[in-house]
Amino acid sequence: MNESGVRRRQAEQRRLQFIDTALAVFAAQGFDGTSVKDLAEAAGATQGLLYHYFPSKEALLEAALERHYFLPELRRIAAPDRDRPAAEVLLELARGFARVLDQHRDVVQLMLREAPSNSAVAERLDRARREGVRMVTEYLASRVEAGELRSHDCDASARLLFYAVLAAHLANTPPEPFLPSAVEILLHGISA
Amino acid sequence: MNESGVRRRQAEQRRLQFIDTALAVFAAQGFDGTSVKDLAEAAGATQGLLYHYFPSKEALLEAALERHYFLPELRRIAAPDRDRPAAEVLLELARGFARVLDQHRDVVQLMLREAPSNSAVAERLDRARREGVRMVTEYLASRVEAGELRSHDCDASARLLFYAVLAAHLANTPPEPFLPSAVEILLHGISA
Amino acid sequence: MNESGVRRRQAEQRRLQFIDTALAVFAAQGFDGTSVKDLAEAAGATQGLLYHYFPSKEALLEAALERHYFLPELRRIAAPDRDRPAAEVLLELARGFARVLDQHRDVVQLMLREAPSNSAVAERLDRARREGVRMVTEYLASRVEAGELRSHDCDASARLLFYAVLAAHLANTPPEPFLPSAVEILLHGISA
Amino acid sequence: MNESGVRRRQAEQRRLQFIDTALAVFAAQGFDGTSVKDLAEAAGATQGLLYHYFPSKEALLEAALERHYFLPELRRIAAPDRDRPAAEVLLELARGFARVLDQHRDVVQLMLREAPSNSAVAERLDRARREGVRMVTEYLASRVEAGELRSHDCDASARLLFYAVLAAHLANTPPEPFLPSAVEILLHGISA
DNA sequence: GATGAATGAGTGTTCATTCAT
DNA sequence: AATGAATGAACACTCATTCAT
Repeated sequence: MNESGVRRRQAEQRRLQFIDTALAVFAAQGFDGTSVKDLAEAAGATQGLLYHYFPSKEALLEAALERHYFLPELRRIAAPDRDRPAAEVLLELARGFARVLDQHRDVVQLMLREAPSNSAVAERLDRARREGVRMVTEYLASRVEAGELRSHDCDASARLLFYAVLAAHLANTPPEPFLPSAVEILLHGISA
Repeated sequence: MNESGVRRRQAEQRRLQFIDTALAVFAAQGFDGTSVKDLAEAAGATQGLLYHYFPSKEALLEAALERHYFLPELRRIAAPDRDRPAAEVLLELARGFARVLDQHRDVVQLMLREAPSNSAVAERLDRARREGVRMVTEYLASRVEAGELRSHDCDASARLLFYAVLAAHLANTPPEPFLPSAVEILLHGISA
Repeated sequence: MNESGVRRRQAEQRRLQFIDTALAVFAAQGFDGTSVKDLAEAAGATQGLLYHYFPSKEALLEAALERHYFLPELRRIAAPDRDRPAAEVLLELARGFARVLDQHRDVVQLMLREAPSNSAVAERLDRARREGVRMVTEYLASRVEAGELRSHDCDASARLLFYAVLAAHLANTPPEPFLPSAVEILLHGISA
Repeated sequence: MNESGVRRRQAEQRRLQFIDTALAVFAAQGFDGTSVKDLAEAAGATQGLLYHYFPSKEALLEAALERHYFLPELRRIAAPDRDRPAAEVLLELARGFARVLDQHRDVVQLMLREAPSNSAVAERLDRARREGVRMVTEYLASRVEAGELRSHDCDASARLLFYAVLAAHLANTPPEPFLPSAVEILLHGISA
């Protein structure tokens, strides 16, 4: 009655292999541009087996998005110590964002591609964006209160930073020397 | 004959109708998510007729991208009079970019979606981005020379502006009050 | 704009060919035992063309049942002149039923097969049965009133007749000499 | 060992559970309309286990038909004491047939559905029919000899009785008051 | 005895495209 | 210019069956 642990572990690894290869293929070809045959071949398995693990192509997409979701990582990075000066923190923040995006290049690309025709994806993407911006905004506001930064529209400066990193990622702009320069300009623009 | 002229005009209008409805459908559903049946129905025509005007689905995509390409408009906007002060020009630039993106929402979305799997699209997109950034960079450099702006990495400030507008567009962030605030911060950061 | 009549007629003939060959195959193999490939091959066409004419396999089944429905014929036969004596009429009725069943052997078989899993079919079948029995019942009642037959449960005698023909058909019992004998017994059983 | 006896009994019960649930599912959905998954789920087991007990889906069908075959019961009912009068016996016979069909509703339905595409089933069905008719025919013939019934085509009267019960069953006609009325008419028609 | 991973052929259906009319 | 019949390959998904554990 009790399945041997080995089998279960192997099965779980299969599942993950399906998910991980699917993510790469989906990112490269788009959801609709990817056939189940593509997905099975990429995972080195048969189509039938794919359906043993996932009820549909759509479910495999969702599993991939779930498994590679990066919001927690983004949260960790976007919550710096409010007592440390922006002059020190902002570049770290920018580089941290850039690193997360880079490490999750495939999910990011996939989400951006599918958002217009998949509202669940669109919502996830939006949440990540809003939360990232909000956390940076709050940090900047606390630095204004601390007297390090001048009083200004912190939401705008947060967006400037966040959007610059995001768009640079999309444009494949290398982070150096862009990020340090951008942060320098931004800091100059909002320092007290 | 006059008759043939009428016909030719009608035919051209059909072509344009195919192109324009195709653009909307492609943007909403993606190239691979759109069937020729979808395209024909959206244009109120039969599939056979579509193939009378375009040799393939791919060709219709290209025609749509061609007809709605916005690089010329972008160029006009990104080339301000170099003698006018940045304090006056930058907000105009930002709003101009935003307006172009907004007026060409469908092509923009389509290009961003298809770029990862269509290198021709990717190249067009890249060219627009590079050219836009370059022109702003050159304008800013001329303002540095004119003594209005401090000496700094103009490529970085140009990108900050351009990327902020682009990402705000993607995120559906309304341009007001974001753009004025962002420009104010940027200007503050690079003024002499 | 106006399609040539020839084309439309050819198309209609194709449709009918699909329907008629489908009926035969469905009757022989059952709905679930028949693949769309079977249906296309039987009609000498491709699967794609089948879907040009019918939206689904199910729709083809319905079209076949619709086109070969035999209720009208059954009605014509089951409504004899109420003034003619049963001694003359009953055998005609039995043979008429048998002939209709025989001429519509495939639909009958198909309906009987699919009725348990297709309620639309079950209802049609039931209607035919009820209507056939009712009409014979009414005729017999009028012969009772006319004094030719004794007073008895006419619904039962109508069913005896109808069911005997139906079951004989199903059992592939040849109508001769069964039907004349059966009618003779029945008549003897209900004569005044 | 006792242990092995227990196991064997449990195994046999599993087998029977597979068979009995399969019969119900097959009857409702038809052989081709039923997947092995359906069968396993209906039995509360896995597909693999089903194949431990039966070599194929087909074999499970055969086992079900075997186990629920009703010919022996039919024989018992169709062989009344030849010395008892038809006036007493015929209604018993009719009700007995009806009861057997009712108690074996699923097999009957299944056999009727599958007969056209499964000749083994068709033969079984035919045998039951022929044997039932033959036995009634012989009984009736003996009652003719005994002088209770008039000389007539006993095969026809036997069929009338048998087919009426069968068709009434198929049509879901309730046996009362149909059967008594039908038997009364029949008796009247063949009495000496 | 029982599980469920794995297969490969098959399912009904849709696809982009061609072509006679 | 326009139709829609026709094709054949591809699509997402299910099938009956096998087999290692």
